[in-house]
Amino acid sequence: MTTKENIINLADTLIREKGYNAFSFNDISKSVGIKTASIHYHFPVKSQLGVAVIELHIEGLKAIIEAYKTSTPLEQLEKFFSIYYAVQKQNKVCIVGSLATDFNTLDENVQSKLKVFSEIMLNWVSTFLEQGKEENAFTFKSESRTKAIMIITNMLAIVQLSRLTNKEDFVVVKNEIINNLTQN
Amino acid sequence: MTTKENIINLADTLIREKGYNAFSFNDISKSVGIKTASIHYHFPVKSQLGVAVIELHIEGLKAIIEAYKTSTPLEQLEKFFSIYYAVQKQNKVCIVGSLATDFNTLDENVQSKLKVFSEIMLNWVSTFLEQGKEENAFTFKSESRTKAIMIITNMLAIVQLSRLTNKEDFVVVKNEIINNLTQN
DNA sequence: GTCTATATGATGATAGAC
DNA sequence: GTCTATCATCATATAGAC
Repeated sequence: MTTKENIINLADTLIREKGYNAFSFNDISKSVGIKTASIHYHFPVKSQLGVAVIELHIEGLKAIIEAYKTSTPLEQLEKFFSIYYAVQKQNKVCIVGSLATDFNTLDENVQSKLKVFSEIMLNWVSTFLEQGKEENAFTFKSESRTKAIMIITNMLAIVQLSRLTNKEDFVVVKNEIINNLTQN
Repeated sequence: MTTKENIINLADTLIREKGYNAFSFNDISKSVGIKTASIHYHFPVKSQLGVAVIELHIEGLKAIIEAYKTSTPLEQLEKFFSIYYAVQKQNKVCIVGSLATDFNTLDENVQSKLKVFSEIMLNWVSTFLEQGKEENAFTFKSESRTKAIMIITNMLAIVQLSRLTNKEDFVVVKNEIINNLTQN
Protein backbone atom coordinates (compact mmCIF):
# COMPACT_ATOMS: atom_id res chain seq x y z
CA MET A 1 0.00 0.00 0.00
CA THR A 2 1.32 3.42 -0.96
CA THR A 3 1.65 6.21 1.57
CA LYS A 4 -1.20 8.02 -0.12
CA GLU A 5 -3.50 5.01 0.20
CA ASN A 6 -2.34 4.64 3.78
CA ILE A 7 -3.36 8.21 4.54
CA ILE A 8 -6.77 7.78 2.93
CA ASN A 9 -7.50 4.58 4.82
CA LEU A 10 -6.48 6.14 8.09
CA ALA A 11 -8.56 9.23 7.47
CA ASP A 12 -11.51 7.00 6.69
CA THR A 13 -11.15 5.15 9.97
CA LEU A 14 -10.76 8.38 11.94
CA ILE A 15 -13.77 10.03 10.29
CA ARG A 16 -15.97 7.08 11.12
CA GLU A 17 -14.58 6.64 14.64
CA LYS A 18 -14.31 10.25 15.79
CA GLY A 19 -15.91 12.43 13.15
CA TYR A 20 -14.55 14.69 10.42
CA ASN A 21 -13.96 17.74 12.59
CA ALA A 22 -12.36 15.73 15.38
CA PHE A 23 -9.59 14.11 13.38
CA SER A 24 -6.45 16.03 12.54
CA PHE A 25 -3.41 15.74 10.32
CA ASN A 26 -1.51 15.08 13.52
CA ASP A 27 -3.54 11.91 14.17
CA ILE A 28 -2.60 10.65 10.73
CA SER A 29 0.99 11.79 11.10
CA LYS A 30 1.49 9.66 14.19
CA SER A 31 -0.02 6.52 12.67
CA VAL A 32 1.49 6.72 9.19
CA GLY A 33 4.84 7.83 10.49
CA ILE A 34 5.31 10.96 8.41
CA LYS A 35 5.11 14.61 9.43
CA THR A 36 1.95 16.64 8.97
CA ALA A 37 3.66 18.79 6.36
CA SER A 38 4.25 15.67 4.26
CA ILE A 39 0.55 14.88 4.28
CA HIS A 40 -0.04 18.21 2.58
CA TYR A 41 2.12 17.01 -0.31
CA HIS A 42 -0.50 14.33 -1.01
CA PHE A 43 -3.52 16.41 -0.02
CA PRO A 44 -2.92 20.18 -0.07
CA VAL A 45 -6.09 20.84 1.94
CA LYS A 46 -8.08 18.67 4.31
CA SER A 47 -11.20 18.71 2.17
CA GLN A 48 -9.28 17.00 -0.65
CA LEU A 49 -8.53 14.18 1.74
CA GLY A 50 -12.21 14.08 2.63
CA VAL A 51 -13.11 13.78 -1.04
CA ALA A 52 -10.55 11.01 -1.53
CA VAL A 53 -12.06 9.05 1.36
CA ILE A 54 -15.51 9.22 -0.18
CA GLU A 55 -14.13 8.29 -3.60
CA LEU A 56 -12.65 5.17 -2.02
CA HIS A 57 -16.10 4.28 -0.72
CA ILE A 58 -17.63 4.92 -4.14
CA GLU A 59 -15.09 2.67 -5.85
CA GLY A 60 -15.59 -0.03 -3.25
CA LEU A 61 -19.35 0.07 -3.51
CA LYS A 62 -19.29 0.08 -7.30
CA ALA A 63 -17.05 -3.00 -7.24
CA ILE A 64 -19.48 -4.78 -4.92
CA ILE A 65 -22.45 -3.86 -7.08
CA GLU A 66 -20.65 -5.17 -10.15
CA ALA A 67 -19.53 -8.36 -8.42
CA TYR A 68 -23.06 -9.13 -7.23
CA LYS A 69 -24.80 -8.14 -10.44
CA THR A 70 -25.91 -11.67 -11.21
CA SER A 71 -26.54 -12.71 -7.62
CA THR A 72 -30.03 -13.17 -6.23
CA PRO A 73 -31.74 -10.22 -4.54
CA LEU A 74 -31.43 -12.01 -1.19
CA GLU A 75 -27.71 -12.48 -1.70
CA GLN A 76 -27.35 -8.82 -2.53
CA LEU A 77 -29.32 -7.89 0.57
CA GLU A 78 -27.08 -10.09 2.68
CA LYS A 79 -24.04 -8.43 1.13
CA PHE A 80 -25.50 -5.04 1.97
CA PHE A 81 -25.94 -6.13 5.58
CA SER A 82 -22.42 -7.51 5.71
CA ILE A 83 -21.04 -4.07 4.90
CA TYR A 84 -22.80 -2.56 7.89
CA TYR A 85 -21.98 -5.58 10.02
CA ALA A 86 -18.29 -4.87 9.50
CA VAL A 87 -18.86 -1.21 10.34
CA GLN A 88 -20.62 -2.17 13.55
CA LYS A 89 -18.00 -4.76 14.51
CA GLN A 90 -15.26 -2.14 14.27
CA ASN A 91 -17.27 0.29 16.38
CA LYS A 92 -17.38 2.74 13.50
CA VAL A 93 -20.36 4.40 11.88
CA CYS A 94 -21.05 4.56 8.17
CA ILE A 95 -19.49 7.31 6.10
CA VAL A 96 -22.85 8.81 5.19
CA GLY A 97 -24.02 9.12 8.78
CA SER A 98 -20.72 10.47 10.01
CA LEU A 99 -20.50 13.19 7.37
CA ALA A 100 -24.22 13.97 7.33
CA THR A 101 -24.14 15.21 10.93
CA ASP A 102 -21.18 17.45 10.04
CA PHE A 103 -22.64 18.31 6.64
CA ASN A 104 -23.03 22.05 7.20
CA THR A 105 -19.35 22.40 8.07
CA LEU A 106 -18.05 20.54 5.03
CA ASP A 107 -16.44 21.96 1.93
CA GLU A 108 -18.68 22.00 -1.13
CA ASN A 109 -16.58 19.34 -2.86
CA VAL A 110 -17.01 16.97 0.05
CA GLN A 111 -20.73 17.66 0.23
CA SER A 112 -21.36 16.93 -3.43
CA LYS A 113 -19.18 13.83 -3.44
CA LEU A 114 -21.10 12.48 -0.46
CA LYS A 115 -24.34 13.02 -2.34
CA VAL A 116 -22.97 10.95 -5.21
CA PHE A 117 -22.14 8.10 -2.86
CA SER A 118 -25.54 8.10 -1.15
CA GLU A 119 -27.29 8.09 -4.51
CA ILE A 120 -25.33 5.08 -5.73
CA MET A 121 -26.15 3.23 -2.52
CA LEU A 122 -29.83 4.15 -2.69
CA ASN A 123 -30.07 3.12 -6.35
CA TRP A 124 -28.41 -0.21 -5.70
CA VAL A 125 -30.66 -1.15 -2.79
CA SER A 126 -33.75 0.05 -4.67
CA THR A 127 -32.78 -2.07 -7.65
CA PHE A 128 -32.30 -5.39 -5.88
CA LEU A 129 -35.41 -4.81 -3.78
CA GLU A 130 -37.42 -4.20 -6.92
CA GLN A 131 -35.99 -7.31 -8.52
CA GLY A 132 -36.73 -9.35 -5.41
CA LYS A 133 -40.29 -8.12 -5.44
CA GLU A 134 -40.78 -9.12 -9.06
CA GLU A 135 -39.36 -12.57 -8.35
CA ASN A 136 -41.54 -12.93 -5.22
CA ALA A 137 -38.44 -13.31 -3.08
CA PHE A 138 -39.39 -10.17 -1.15
CA THR A 139 -42.80 -8.98 -0.03
CA PHE A 140 -43.52 -5.30 0.44
CA LYS A 141 -46.24 -2.94 -0.70
CA SER A 142 -44.41 0.37 -1.03
CA GLU A 143 -42.25 1.61 -3.86
CA SER A 144 -38.81 0.06 -3.98
CA ARG A 145 -37.09 3.42 -3.42
CA THR A 146 -39.18 3.99 -0.30
CA LYS A 147 -38.42 0.51 1.02
CA ALA A 148 -34.74 1.10 0.29
CA ILE A 149 -34.80 4.28 2.34
CA MET A 150 -36.45 2.45 5.21
CA ILE A 151 -33.79 -0.24 5.25
CA ILE A 152 -30.87 2.13 4.74
CA THR A 153 -32.05 4.40 7.55
CA ASN A 154 -32.37 1.36 9.82
CA MET A 155 -28.78 0.39 9.11
CA LEU A 156 -27.33 3.88 9.10
CA ALA A 157 -28.83 4.69 12.48
CA ILE A 158 -28.41 1.38 14.28
CA VAL A 159 -24.64 1.60 14.03
CA GLN A 160 -24.97 4.98 15.74
CA LEU A 161 -27.68 4.11 18.25
CA SER A 162 -26.09 0.84 19.33
CA ARG A 163 -23.17 2.85 20.67
CA LEU A 164 -25.67 3.94 23.34
CA THR A 165 -27.91 0.94 23.73
CA ASN A 166 -26.54 -2.47 22.99
CA LYS A 167 -24.18 -3.95 20.41
CA GLU A 168 -26.60 -6.83 19.85
CA ASP A 169 -29.27 -4.44 18.58
CA PHE A 170 -27.61 -4.54 15.19
CA VAL A 171 -28.56 -8.19 14.70
CA VAL A 172 -32.04 -7.49 16.06
CA VAL A 173 -32.57 -4.88 13.36
CA LYS A 174 -31.06 -7.01 10.63
CA ASN A 175 -33.26 -9.98 11.45
CA GLU A 176 -36.35 -7.79 11.70
CA ILE A 177 -35.73 -6.44 8.20
CA ILE A 178 -35.28 -9.92 6.75
CA ASN A 179 -38.34 -11.30 8.53
CA ASN A 180 -40.36 -8.37 7.31
CA LEU A 181 -39.20 -8.75 3.71
CA THR A 182 -39.61 -12.52 3.48
CA GLN A 183 -42.81 -13.05 5.44
CA ASN A 184 -45.81 -14.88 3.91
CA MET B 1 -35.00 33.66 29.27
CA THR B 2 -31.86 33.86 31.40
CA THR B 3 -28.41 34.14 29.88
CA LYS B 4 -27.69 30.61 31.00
CA GLU B 5 -30.78 29.26 29.25
CA ASN B 6 -29.85 31.31 26.23
CA ILE B 7 -26.44 29.69 26.10
CA ILE B 8 -27.87 26.20 26.43
CA ASN B 9 -30.42 26.75 23.68
CA LEU B 10 -27.79 28.12 21.36
CA ALA B 11 -25.41 25.29 22.07
CA ASP B 12 -28.22 22.86 21.33
CA THR B 13 -28.88 24.46 17.96
CA LEU B 14 -25.21 24.53 17.06
CA ILE B 15 -24.63 20.90 18.06
CA ARG B 16 -27.50 19.77 15.90
CA GLU B 17 -26.61 22.04 12.99
CA LYS B 18 -22.82 21.69 12.90
CA GLY B 19 -21.86 19.01 15.39
CA TYR B 20 -20.34 19.06 18.87
CA ASN B 21 -16.73 19.43 17.80
CA ALA B 22 -17.50 22.12 15.23
CA PHE B 23 -19.22 24.58 17.53
CA SER B 24 -17.15 26.88 19.70
CA PHE B 25 -17.60 29.26 22.61
CA ASN B 26 -16.96 31.99 20.09
CA ASP B 27 -20.06 31.00 18.09
CA ILE B 28 -22.14 31.33 21.24
CA SER B 29 -20.39 34.52 22.27
CA LYS B 30 -21.37 36.27 19.05
CA SER B 31 -25.01 35.19 19.23
CA VAL B 32 -25.64 35.70 22.93
CA GLY B 33 -23.68 38.94 23.03
CA ILE B 34 -21.30 38.12 25.86
CA LYS B 35 -17.60 37.31 25.75
CA THR B 36 -16.32 33.75 25.72
CA ALA B 37 -14.83 34.21 29.16
CA SER B 38 -18.29 34.97 30.51
CA ILE B 39 -19.62 31.69 29.17
CA HIS B 40 -17.10 29.93 31.38
CA TYR B 41 -18.76 31.53 34.41
CA HIS B 42 -21.91 29.53 33.59
CA PHE B 43 -20.14 26.45 32.25
CA PRO B 44 -16.53 26.09 33.43
CA VAL B 45 -15.82 23.45 30.78
CA LYS B 46 -17.43 22.67 27.45
CA SER B 47 -18.56 19.21 28.48
CA GLN B 48 -20.71 20.73 31.23
CA LEU B 49 -22.51 22.69 28.56
CA GLY B 50 -22.92 19.50 26.59
CA VAL B 51 -24.46 17.81 29.60
CA ALA B 52 -26.81 20.76 30.15
CA VAL B 53 -28.01 20.53 26.55
CA ILE B 54 -28.88 16.87 26.95
CA GLU B 55 -30.58 17.54 30.28
CA LEU B 56 -32.77 20.07 28.52
CA HIS B 57 -33.77 17.37 26.03
CA ILE B 58 -34.46 14.93 28.86
CA GLU B 59 -36.70 17.43 30.66
CA GLY B 60 -38.50 18.26 27.44
CA LEU B 61 -39.09 14.64 26.54
CA LYS B 62 -40.25 13.75 30.04
CA ALA B 63 -42.75 16.61 29.92
CA ILE B 64 -44.09 15.34 26.59
CA ILE B 65 -44.37 11.80 27.88
CA GLU B 66 -46.24 13.03 30.94
CA ALA B 67 -48.53 15.28 28.90
CA TYR B 68 -49.43 12.45 26.52
CA LYS B 69 -49.77 9.76 29.19
CA THR B 70 -53.51 9.38 28.67
CA SER B 71 -53.49 9.95 24.92
CA THR B 72 -54.04 7.13 22.46
CA PRO B 73 -51.05 5.24 21.10
CA LEU B 74 -51.64 6.79 17.69
CA GLU B 75 -51.65 10.27 19.19
CA GLN B 76 -48.40 9.52 20.97
CA LEU B 77 -46.89 8.22 17.75
CA GLU B 78 -47.97 11.38 15.95
CA LYS B 79 -46.39 13.44 18.72
CA PHE B 80 -43.19 11.46 18.34
CA PHE B 81 -43.18 12.21 14.62
CA SER B 82 -43.86 15.88 15.25
CA ILE B 83 -40.66 16.16 17.26
CA TYR B 84 -38.62 14.88 14.34
CA TYR B 85 -40.66 16.89 11.89
CA ALA B 86 -39.56 20.06 13.68
CA VAL B 87 -35.96 18.86 13.65
CA GLN B 88 -36.15 18.23 9.92
CA LYS B 89 -37.88 21.55 9.19
CA GLN B 90 -35.07 23.43 10.92
CA ASN B 91 -32.45 21.49 8.96
CA LYS B 92 -31.06 20.08 12.19
CA VAL B 93 -30.47 16.48 13.18
CA CYS B 94 -31.58 14.87 16.41
CA ILE B 95 -29.37 15.16 19.47
CA VAL B 96 -28.80 11.41 19.66
CA GLY B 97 -27.59 11.15 16.07
CA SER B 98 -25.41 14.21 16.30
CA LEU B 99 -23.64 13.10 19.46
CA ALA B 100 -23.53 9.42 18.54
CA THR B 101 -21.24 10.09 15.58
CA ASP B 102 -18.93 12.11 17.86
CA PHE B 103 -19.39 9.68 20.75
CA ASN B 104 -15.77 8.55 21.05
CA THR B 105 -14.59 12.14 21.46
CA LEU B 106 -17.06 13.06 24.19
CA ASP B 107 -16.42 13.47 27.89
CA GLU B 108 -17.67 10.58 30.01
CA ASN B 109 -20.36 12.76 31.59
CA VAL B 110 -21.77 13.66 28.20
CA GLN B 111 -21.67 10.05 27.06
CA SER B 112 -23.58 8.71 30.04
CA LYS B 113 -26.14 11.51 29.95
CA LEU B 114 -26.80 10.76 26.30
CA LYS B 115 -27.39 7.13 27.16
CA VAL B 116 -29.98 8.20 29.70
CA PHE B 117 -31.81 10.24 27.08
CA SER B 118 -31.83 7.48 24.47
CA GLU B 119 -33.15 5.01 27.02
CA ILE B 120 -36.04 7.28 27.98
CA MET B 121 -36.92 7.74 24.32
CA LEU B 122 -36.70 4.04 23.58
CA ASN B 123 -38.82 3.14 26.59
CA TRP B 124 -41.47 5.67 25.69
CA VAL B 125 -41.82 4.49 22.09
CA SER B 126 -41.76 0.85 23.16
CA THR B 127 -44.52 1.51 25.67
CA PHE B 128 -47.00 3.20 23.37
CA LEU B 129 -46.31 0.68 20.62
CA GLU B 130 -47.03 -2.14 23.05
CA GLN B 131 -50.21 -0.45 24.18
CA GLY B 132 -51.28 0.11 20.59
CA LYS B 133 -50.71 -3.52 19.82
CA GLU B 134 -52.85 -4.65 22.74
CA GLU B 135 -55.63 -2.31 21.67
CA ASN B 136 -55.35 -3.48 18.06
CA ALA B 137 -54.55 0.06 16.94
CA PHE B 138 -51.16 -1.13 15.66
CA THR B 139 -50.25 -4.33 13.87
CA PHE B 140 -46.78 -5.78 14.13
CA LYS B 141 -45.33 -9.19 14.95
CA SER B 142 -42.04 -8.34 16.63
CA GLU B 143 -41.41 -7.30 20.20
CA SER B 144 -42.34 -3.74 20.97
CA ARG B 145 -38.75 -2.79 21.83
CA THR B 146 -37.60 -4.11 18.46
CA LYS B 147 -40.33 -2.23 16.62
CA ALA B 148 -39.42 0.91 18.57
CA ILE B 149 -35.80 0.59 17.46
CA MET B 150 -36.92 0.19 13.85
CA ILE B 151 -39.00 3.35 13.97
CA ILE B 152 -36.47 5.39 15.93
CA THR B 153 -33.67 4.44 13.56
CA ASN B 154 -35.88 5.44 10.60
CA MET B 155 -36.44 8.87 12.12
CA LEU B 156 -32.93 9.37 13.45
CA ALA B 157 -31.37 8.61 10.08
CA ILE B 158 -33.85 10.25 7.73
CA VAL B 159 -33.12 13.69 9.17
CA GLN B 160 -29.48 12.97 8.35
CA LEU B 161 -29.96 11.26 5.00
CA SER B 162 -32.44 13.81 3.68
CA ARG B 163 -29.68 16.42 3.85
CA LEU B 164 -28.24 14.46 0.91
CA THR B 165 -31.28 13.17 -0.91
CA ASN B 166 -34.50 15.10 -0.64
CA LYS B 167 -36.29 17.02 2.08
CA GLU B 168 -39.55 15.30 1.13
CA ASP B 169 -38.13 11.92 2.06
CA PHE B 170 -38.99 12.64 5.68
CA VAL B 171 -42.71 12.51 4.92
CA VAL B 172 -42.21 9.43 2.77
CA VAL B 173 -40.66 7.63 5.74
CA LYS B 174 -43.27 8.88 8.19
CA ASN B 175 -46.16 7.71 6.01
CA GLU B 176 -44.51 4.37 5.38
CA ILE B 177 -44.22 3.75 9.12
CA ILE B 178 -47.85 4.65 9.72
CA ASN B 179 -49.09 2.55 6.81
CA ASN B 180 -47.04 -0.35 8.03
CA LEU B 181 -48.32 -0.06 11.61
CA THR B 182 -51.98 0.40 10.77
CA GLN B 183 -52.40 -1.99 7.84
CA ASN B 184 -55.05 -4.78 7.95
C1' DG C 1 8.50 12.63 -1.04
C1' DT C 2 9.76 13.92 3.32
C1' DC C 3 11.86 16.97 6.22
C1' DT C 4 12.45 21.44 9.45
C1' DA C 5 10.76 25.67 10.44
C1' DT C 6 7.29 28.75 10.64
C1' DA C 7 2.99 31.46 9.78
C1' DT C 8 -1.52 32.23 11.22
C1' DG C 9 -5.47 31.63 13.46
C1' DA C 10 -8.79 29.24 16.45
C1' DT C 11 -9.57 26.68 20.49
C1' DG C 12 -10.86 25.93 25.57
C1' DA C 13 -9.61 27.82 29.71
C1' DT C 14 -7.88 30.97 33.75
C1' DA C 15 -6.75 35.32 36.59
C1' DG C 16 -8.16 39.25 38.21
C1' DA C 17 -10.44 44.00 37.62
C1' DC C 18 -14.97 46.09 37.59
C1' DG D 1 -22.04 38.40 35.96
C1' DT D 2 -19.33 40.32 32.66
C1' DC D 3 -15.27 42.28 31.34
C1' DT D 4 -10.02 42.61 29.60
C1' DA D 5 -6.01 40.31 29.15
C1' DT D 6 -3.59 36.37 28.65
C1' DC D 7 -2.30 31.46 28.31
C1' DA D 8 -1.11 27.01 26.35
C1' DT D 9 -2.41 24.16 22.91
C1' DC D 10 -3.84 22.70 18.78
C1' DA D 11 -5.35 23.33 14.05
C1' DT D 12 -4.49 23.78 8.85
C1' DA D 13 -1.34 25.37 5.82
C1' DT D 14 3.11 27.17 3.42
C1' DA D 15 8.27 27.88 2.20
C1' DG D 16 12.21 26.02 1.24
C1' DA D 17 16.15 22.61 2.29
C1' DC D 18 17.42 17.81 1.51
